[in-house]
Amino acid sequence: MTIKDIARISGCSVSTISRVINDRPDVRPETKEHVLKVMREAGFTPNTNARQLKIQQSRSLVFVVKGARNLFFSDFLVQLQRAATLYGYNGIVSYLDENANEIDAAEKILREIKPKGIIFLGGSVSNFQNGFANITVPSVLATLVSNELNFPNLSMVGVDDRAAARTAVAHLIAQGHSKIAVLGGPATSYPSRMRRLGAQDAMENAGLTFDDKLYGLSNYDFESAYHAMNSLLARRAEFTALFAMSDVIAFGAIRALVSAGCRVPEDVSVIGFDGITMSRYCVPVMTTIVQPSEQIALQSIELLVRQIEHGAPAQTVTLQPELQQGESVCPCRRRFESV
Amino acid sequence: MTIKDIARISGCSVSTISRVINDRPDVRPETKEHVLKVMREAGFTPNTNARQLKIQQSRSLVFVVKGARNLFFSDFLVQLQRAATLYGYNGIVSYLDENANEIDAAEKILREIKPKGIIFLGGSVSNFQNGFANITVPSVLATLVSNELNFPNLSMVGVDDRAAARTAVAHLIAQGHSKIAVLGGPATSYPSRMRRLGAQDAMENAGLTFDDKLYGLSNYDFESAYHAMNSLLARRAEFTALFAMSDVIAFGAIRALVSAGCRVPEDVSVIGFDGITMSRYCVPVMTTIVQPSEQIALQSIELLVRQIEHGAPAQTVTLQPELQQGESVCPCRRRFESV
DNA sequence: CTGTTAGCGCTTTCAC
DNA sequence: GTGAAAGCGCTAACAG
Repeated sequence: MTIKDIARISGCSVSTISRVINDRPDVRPETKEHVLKVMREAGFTPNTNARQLKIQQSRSLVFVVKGARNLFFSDFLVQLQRAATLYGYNGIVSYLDENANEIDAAEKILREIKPKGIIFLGGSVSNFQNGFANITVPSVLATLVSNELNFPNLSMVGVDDRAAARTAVAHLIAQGHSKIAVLGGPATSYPSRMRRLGAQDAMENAGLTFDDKLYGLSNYDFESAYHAMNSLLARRAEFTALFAMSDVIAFGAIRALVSAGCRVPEDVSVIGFDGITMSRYCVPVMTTIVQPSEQIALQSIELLVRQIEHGAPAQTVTLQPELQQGESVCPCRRRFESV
Repeated sequence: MTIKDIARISGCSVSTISRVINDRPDVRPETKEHVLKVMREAGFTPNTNARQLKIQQSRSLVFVVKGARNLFFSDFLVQLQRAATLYGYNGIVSYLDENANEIDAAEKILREIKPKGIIFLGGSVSNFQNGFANITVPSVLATLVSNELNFPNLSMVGVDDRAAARTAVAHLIAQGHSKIAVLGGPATSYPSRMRRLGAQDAMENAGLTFDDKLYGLSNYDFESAYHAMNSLLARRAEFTALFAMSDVIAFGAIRALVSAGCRVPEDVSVIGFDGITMSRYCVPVMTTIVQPSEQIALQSIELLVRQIEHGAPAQTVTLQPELQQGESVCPCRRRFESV
């Protein structure tokens, strides 16, 4: 079933059919109506390949996800898909390993799929600095805002990681905690670095010093967090509170704490980051910094579409996270001899 | 940059280039080498649209996911993606609403993307009975095995839901529980129906009767489970154990139980289903029936590829689930006056 | 082994 | 308003 068949059946030419398909104004309403009817009855769908071969571009957006095990991204992807559909685009997800190069991957995708735009979920600032200049399609870096990145076709949407982390740690300090462990990614990860700086800010503001020995390196998955916390415990690190750079990390860490006989929050208070659905249903309910994922998704798509359709310039949008007061943080009850 | 340019630069014809691209044997090794070099230097990638327009099919598989909020599927998708890549296919994910018709969606996708095969994650048996006959591409229904479905191009891979549920409930009974609540989907959902029957089997084998009042209707997401358990509690249902038809449901239910002042497992034992990553890191560690998701993913792709490339007939593969002994089940300590 | 050539289904000038 | 016809980049006979 091709456009030719429809032309034959409806008694007009292929160009007319094409015009109807593309909703061009220069077709007589009755003709259009008739053609539409024939198409419907024949169950005809235009061949995407032929169309794209001709016009040299698709109606799709690609979502490049770095870190498939990160539950926050799973939650987020669903929202992105929905928003894309809303704007008449179809989203294609490309999962990348946590340590893959997202720019290389994007270049490959660009050649193969020719999407109209790309949304990166997470990514490494240095990879962008090194290679993004070669990418010319409208793009959005979601859940990450960095002033070290400045490309005319790269919008950024996310929360201010540093400020958010500051809020998180300040909350712990307000509860009387002064020995605060932090679990998160390496300095090469921009959000991790910012969140760490934010934690540091909060401590310094309170006259405390950030103790490197209380920093545990973890990927954004359960298992890694579990091990990171175990290492911290094995080192006999002393702390009454934990700032985890994601809910998933917090969750894995809590498991390790409980296994070691620590109660949460009685012995160790824990604050997470992200506000994934699970954080509201776990025991104890997670005290966490909630990223407005729905807004981030919507904004990302909106900016992208505006860049694509109206050539709008790239923008940076910083959204406000919110503190979710759960049950995993309580006032500090313990004092250590040594300061 | 097209195949023609490469032909010009390398000094041979387009067909030779095409042969090289498709790794055909009838090209002189030196020629091939040379062409490959030219392609590399020119940074050439074949145009997928042109190729697919010509050969009338793609090298992609579509994964139709019904129930985007089901964490089990998120875990599973990553594995599917990996397996697909392993076989040289690229997987495209299509998220569907929990109550969408997956067959209609598949037909649309088929026309638009022309994938070589489809893998359905979850689905409704009756939808398949009504409409799958129209679908002729190789397909696999993953995580669901039903003898009510018999199509020459539809393989099924999953666990025996009924037997698995029987194991789960038998485990509770072995711990002395006799008042067992069950949380799961409606009878229209095949896995839910089978799991319910399995639960019933186990009870009857033990001389107990399945109490409909102890059945709570829930979707496969946290929120729904939370509410379902609350309804059960509001009705003052008496039970010492819960069989949840998924870990996500178990998780949401536990949250509701704890909020109501019940301890898990001391007051209520809980057994889940699926064995998602989270189940191993939560507190208490979930006692659950682990579906071998990696195997299911691999088998699904393997069967599909075999159907696609060798015209192999559809097969039904039943894999063995495993009981993960966690901490959410303990011996029954409570007796009720009334029997 | 390699080259020539006719389309795949669609869009888009350019005529009418 | 509508139609005829020239490709988009590639594959696959077919011919050599």
